[in-house]
Amino acid sequence: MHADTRQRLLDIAEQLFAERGFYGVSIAAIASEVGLTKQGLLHYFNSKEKLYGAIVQRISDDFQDHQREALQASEDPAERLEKFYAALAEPTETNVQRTRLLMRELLDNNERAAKAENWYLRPFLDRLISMVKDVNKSEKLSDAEALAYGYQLLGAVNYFLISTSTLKAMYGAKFIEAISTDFIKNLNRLINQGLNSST
Amino acid sequence: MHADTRQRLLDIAEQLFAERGFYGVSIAAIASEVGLTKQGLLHYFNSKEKLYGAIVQRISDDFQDHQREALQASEDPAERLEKFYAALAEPTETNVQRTRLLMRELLDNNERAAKAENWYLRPFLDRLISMVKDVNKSEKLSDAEALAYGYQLLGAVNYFLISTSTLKAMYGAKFIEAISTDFIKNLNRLINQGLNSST
DNA sequence: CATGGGGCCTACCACTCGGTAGGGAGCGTA
DNA sequence: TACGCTCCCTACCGAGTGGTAGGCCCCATG
Repeated sequence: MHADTRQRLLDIAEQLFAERGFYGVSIAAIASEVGLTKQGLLHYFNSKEKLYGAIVQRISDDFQDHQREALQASEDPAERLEKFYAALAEPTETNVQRTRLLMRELLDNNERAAKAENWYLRPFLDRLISMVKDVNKSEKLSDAEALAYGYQLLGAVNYFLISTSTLKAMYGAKFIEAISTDFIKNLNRLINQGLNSST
Repeated sequence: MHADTRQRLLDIAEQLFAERGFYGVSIAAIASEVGLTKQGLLHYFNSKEKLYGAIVQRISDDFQDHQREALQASEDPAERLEKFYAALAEPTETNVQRTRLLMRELLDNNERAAKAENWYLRPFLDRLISMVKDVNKSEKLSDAEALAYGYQLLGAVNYFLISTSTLKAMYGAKFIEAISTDFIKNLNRLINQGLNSST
């Protein structure tokens, strides 16, 4: 029971992990933010790792739900891809937060990369490959080419998302807002013309 | 004196910080890797922060040196930009390592983003803006447009660099090598055609 | 009323953290 | 010989870490 306490724990822990990283947050800090003691937290998740794992799992699930929706959003594959990346690039607070967390995961997983549990990204990437290949069927892109292309856009979007706060501090909020719109515009151009004129 | 011990400390600490992050490494671990005790390390750098700061500073310096070299590498601005990004994307071990570390910096600096010390990226980005504007002078890109464009490529390259190890575990080494070449090819295409046909 | 389990607590554990205090070995200089 | 400086050590500290043990309160069920 008390599923809402569980939810609040997940929500707040997600936020803190995204901001400070796995080692940068103590479970006591998370618990106190929710209004519990450390042991209140451990009542719901037996260990720090378990809590963290549940968060990553939730994000990964939501991600794939969103991706499935994108597949049905439009008839035109190019438009589909465009909308998909546009949704990814949306500077929502939760979107930025989760991007940060997954980015940290990617960095930390360097050590435990060989373990199977980290492959939660696999179905996401596989789907991405097929989305890219759908756009340009006549050229019959290889999987590698498709992933290279899709990953480029993925990197551009994700890197920009985690940078905005720092960029704002450097260049001011207005300048960065201007960049944001230019960024999306540019992204769509890359999607459309990048795939139609590859040689 | 004993500048080489200092250097070795910096080298090894850079590696460990890149792999595990600031909070993920203890100064004792760093010291023991070099063959010192914790206090031996503290003899050279008075605190963990100082050590970390020295590392970021060194990377930032090298980065800008490399950027200055790139400016003189060629007469053609497009070729210059191409070479610049190609060098950034080179999957050298130290290159990947430093990209990881700077990426972590970017993530962690979310909290201390307002502080001035983090602006070490500023001159790098400013130079990048002018490099991009040089390529397409006829269109007179605004600073925001130029940065949006340059940052997109920067993100694509950096994100890909920190992903390769995980991708290898997922798809196998051969597949990723194929992607790597496709990636660079694609990148150059983006540089050339992306800037010449913007509307 | 009795029982039991969910929700959360205090108390405590062994351990690690970054950092301080202080000393000793080796060396160059006076 | 005496001094001081660099380099690095052992010993220790207070604070914080993730996690265990055990218990208290409330409420649903018998």
